[in-house]
Amino acid sequence: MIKCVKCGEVDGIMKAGYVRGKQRYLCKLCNYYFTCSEKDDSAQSLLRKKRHQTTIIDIAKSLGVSNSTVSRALHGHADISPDTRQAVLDKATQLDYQPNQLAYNLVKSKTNTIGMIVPEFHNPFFPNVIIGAHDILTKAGYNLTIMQSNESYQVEISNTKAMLANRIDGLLISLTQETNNFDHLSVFEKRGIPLILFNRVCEEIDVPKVVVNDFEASFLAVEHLILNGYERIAHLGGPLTLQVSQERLRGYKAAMEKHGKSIDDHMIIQGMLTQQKARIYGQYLLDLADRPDAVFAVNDSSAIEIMLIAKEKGISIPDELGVVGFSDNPESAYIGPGLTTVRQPTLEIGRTTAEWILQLVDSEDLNLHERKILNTELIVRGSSRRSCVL
Amino acid sequence: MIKCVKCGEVDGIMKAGYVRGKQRYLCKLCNYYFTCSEKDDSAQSLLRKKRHQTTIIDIAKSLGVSNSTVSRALHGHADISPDTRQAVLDKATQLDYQPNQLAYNLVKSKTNTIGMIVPEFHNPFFPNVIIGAHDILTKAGYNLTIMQSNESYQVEISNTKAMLANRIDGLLISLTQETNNFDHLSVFEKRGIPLILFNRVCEEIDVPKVVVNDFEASFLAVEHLILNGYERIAHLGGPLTLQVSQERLRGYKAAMEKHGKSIDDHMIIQGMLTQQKARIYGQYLLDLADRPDAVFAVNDSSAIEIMLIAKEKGISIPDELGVVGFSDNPESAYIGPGLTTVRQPTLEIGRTTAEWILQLVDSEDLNLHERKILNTELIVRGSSRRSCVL
DNA sequence: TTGTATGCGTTATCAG
DNA sequence: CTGATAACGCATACAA
Repeated sequence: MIKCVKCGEVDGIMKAGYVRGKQRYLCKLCNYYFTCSEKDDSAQSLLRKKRHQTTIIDIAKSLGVSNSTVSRALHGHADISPDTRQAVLDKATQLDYQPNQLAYNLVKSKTNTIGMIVPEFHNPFFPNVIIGAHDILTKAGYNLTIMQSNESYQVEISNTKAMLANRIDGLLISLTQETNNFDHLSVFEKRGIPLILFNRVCEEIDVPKVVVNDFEASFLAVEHLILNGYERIAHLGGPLTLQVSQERLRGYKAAMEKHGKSIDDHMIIQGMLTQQKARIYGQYLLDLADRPDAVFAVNDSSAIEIMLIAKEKGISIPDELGVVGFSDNPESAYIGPGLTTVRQPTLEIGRTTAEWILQLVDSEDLNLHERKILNTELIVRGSSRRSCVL
Repeated sequence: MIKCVKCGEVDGIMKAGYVRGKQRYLCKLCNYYFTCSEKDDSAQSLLRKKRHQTTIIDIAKSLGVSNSTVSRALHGHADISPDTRQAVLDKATQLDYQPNQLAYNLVKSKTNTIGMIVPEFHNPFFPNVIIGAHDILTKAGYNLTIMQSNESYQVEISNTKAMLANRIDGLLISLTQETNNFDHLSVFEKRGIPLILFNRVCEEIDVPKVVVNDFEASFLAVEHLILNGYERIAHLGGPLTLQVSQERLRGYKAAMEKHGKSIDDHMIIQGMLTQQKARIYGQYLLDLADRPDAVFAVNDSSAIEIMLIAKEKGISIPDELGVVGFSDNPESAYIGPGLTTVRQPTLEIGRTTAEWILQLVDSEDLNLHERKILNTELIVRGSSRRSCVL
């Protein structure tokens, strides 16, 4: 089809990239490069004509000053004559100038953006943390970019890469249940990008951490059950890869031991509690010959699943079965007879992480904080309050 | 001090900026630029060395090739010798190269980021929409930046400005209840940045919109109450500045009229339904002499507040009072005797808006869509199911 | 007080 | 297949 414009041959022609949207060819015979300028010029050029945005240079030109003058005027720098500044400002609004944050960021190598990676979005926990962090960051003039790892280590890695590529100024992260290698996080340390772990933390990496008193909370929750006369308390725990799960298990065991209750292994089930799993585990527990008379679940959705199963089986709550959850989801207040649960200070978690990251971003003092342990609150409702006992 | 490296003169030398951390000079006499590589390299370079990130140039240098070659190799462009490419790739991982998205974006004037502005974060509605949109966008290689207007017109304006400044490729927005001027949105049209409204939409601006069948849903909800034998049905509506509120009110009225029920103005209350307001309005309604025997509320939290008030007053649900809400919050399934409500396809709303914005971003065809009306589902629970009637 | 010249890290263009 | 070099839009050190 294509003939060499030099030697006229058609055999040795091969494609050689693009030039200005046009196909470029190389004639192997005479070793000559050329482009084929036929057709489709209209559509192409129309596409390329991307609306020009007003830049600092446009203002400078139309005012007959230099772009640095415009830049200074725009930023309220000192040493600018009031007249010039006013002129610039007027022109800017007149031309509807919008600063290009991208270019600014490139120059300053700073984005005024904090990143946040959360493992899931299904429980209200993380959205609430976001509300808290968002509040603080917005007031400080920072943006918040949120990503979701979806409980996948691989996705978490790609998220952190994206965060890195986008040059966020700091990262707030809650790990997935799969994460047991932390190289993707140490990169941030090497780069000098502040990093804070919250909720799903690990010990392998030395950065500030914000958590709640999981151990104590669980201890008190289980003790509460014991004080209400429950004897055989089962524990429906999260995956032991998570520190929160370990802590809550530890709290459970400590309370049981303190009160001289035996800890039966078959009364403890750990795992990722999807609704399906919660149902399976719950069925198993409630079908046991030595059925537990109480269950301490690691989250509210599982606790509620337990309650539903109990209702189906005609097991009365709280008389025949006590239930305690964790997190105080909205529905827990309403399900009959009310689910006793541990309320987490979600907003405060968000606010604290945000405040800390701001300090780190501004001060470069990376050793500022160690670990903040926020307090939870046991919300006692009907599911654990036995009328008959003390 | 400084001699021109070319003509040897010292008089015409003047500073001329920096090159890679070294002072650059210009000899006015022979018009020759050169850099002086002497002294103070330590302090200066240390300061500038602000944790230098590996760049494309570092790779090029250490490999003795040009940066364009590196760029091409990195992007898998054609016309690269396999050896070169492999060398570049190896070097890149060896030096732990992370592309600078900022610079990329600046050149391409494209950020691969979609912005989303939502009015609130307290109900699960918007978080769920986010889940849906996030899913689609992530798979398409886009980031999602979320901002929250907090029901404030002013904040919404500043949010849109920030989005503009950050050069997002497209915007998904749900308006605040205060928004009645739309200049901040038409800016996006002028700039050629795709924009999609969802849930909280308006007619003043001609862009694609994604909503649910509010009118029909409300109509069916109220008709459902009527068919269950309720006579005096009150409506607790949202602020009439919102189109959703208007539509739901319209649906309510249409159903009432169709079934020959009188529409009493004092049975209709519109406003921003904070929990406090919901309680005040609810008290008012249930204290009326001609107390309504059913309430159709514009959201679940208000409906639940009504149910709580009724319980306090000893009004039995559903026999003495029927209640229907909107949105199917998690707690609605659990509050006794279950709240009848309209389930919204939140994930699908998110997915649809995301898919549309991707099409707009890619195709430049801004007239692609008009308005998508997604279907809701009436979830009938105990709060409206009178045993005595048909 | 203002202008000049440079760099930030990439991609695209053009030339071999 | 590869290398120079010009954008991209802005901030800033220095010179004037």
